[in-house]
Amino acid sequence: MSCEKDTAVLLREAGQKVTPQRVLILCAVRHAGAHVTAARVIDALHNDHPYIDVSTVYRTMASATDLGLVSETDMGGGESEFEWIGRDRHHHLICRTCGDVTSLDQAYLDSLATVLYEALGFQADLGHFAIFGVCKHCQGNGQL
Amino acid sequence: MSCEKDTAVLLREAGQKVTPQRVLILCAVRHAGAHVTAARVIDALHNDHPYIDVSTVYRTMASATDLGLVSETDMGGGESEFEWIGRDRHHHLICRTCGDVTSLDQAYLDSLATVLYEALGFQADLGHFAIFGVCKHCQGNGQL
DNA sequence: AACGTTGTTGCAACTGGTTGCAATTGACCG
DNA sequence: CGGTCAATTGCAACCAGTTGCAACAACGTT
Repeated sequence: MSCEKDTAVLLREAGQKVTPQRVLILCAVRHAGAHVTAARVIDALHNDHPYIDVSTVYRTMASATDLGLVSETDMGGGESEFEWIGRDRHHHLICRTCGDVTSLDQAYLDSLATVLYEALGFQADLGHFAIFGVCKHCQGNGQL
Repeated sequence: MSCEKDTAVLLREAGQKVTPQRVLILCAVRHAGAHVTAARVIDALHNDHPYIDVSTVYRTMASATDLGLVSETDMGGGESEFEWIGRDRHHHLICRTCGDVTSLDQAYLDSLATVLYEALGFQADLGHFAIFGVCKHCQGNGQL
């Protein structure tokens, strides 16, 4: 759990108060190493810290998202999915047919961001997209 | 209200049952000529048709979205915004600072779709995006 | 025109997520 | 180390949206 100190530093640098709840929540997301829902985070912390409220989780996620520490994505499953943002910013391709989720490198969207900036002066914040469609495999199967 | 017949035809062609509720709801969206929330649709219909349920609106929107008649966008305001899709498919650039919403032509995303298809074989369904960022004007103001 | 099938509606209960508020706690300062 | 103040927490009420279900209505058939 060496990330706790590290996370505390990140919070402090961002001018946020370092509370145990925040550190715990963010560490949980960080350790998960994949998408987690708010409910999953609460479950994970429930053993040791029974009374962390859902609202705290959501508020922590919101501020962490603003800071660029965490991404929030609607994967189409009713619940928001949170993910720790490491060095590799990425996006997701979600197949409507088989439900498969593939990572998509940030580079693919960089060109879009460049075009938007050059043509319109709009500085797009392409944080974390979920792009729906049909994957290669499922196209072959002729399903829709 | 000539669109009612037209809407009915669209539904029938898509193999959907033509119910008064659907026609009313879709015509309301179509006439709005801009984004509308589910609540707005209900309000608009409430005078003449007091007991159209929210769930019906959402279900109608969901199927219409699948058919490509309507787009659903989360503009970041808590409520989903629905919009009739005419000939001109478009997206939205939303400024985080001033809240201004600009239309973005589909063409800008076509190239992304092309790249995704050629590189990964993924047939992206870039239905209707809301892209957040900072607009030209607000960048000049140095705000964030 | 009446019938049966099948999809749709309205309702009510529920879920995920947000918000207002009083109590608490972390950060800063002397 | 103790006091002050603003930010944060937990709670409870609330809001948007979804779902299960029984009643119902649209469409194809006869």
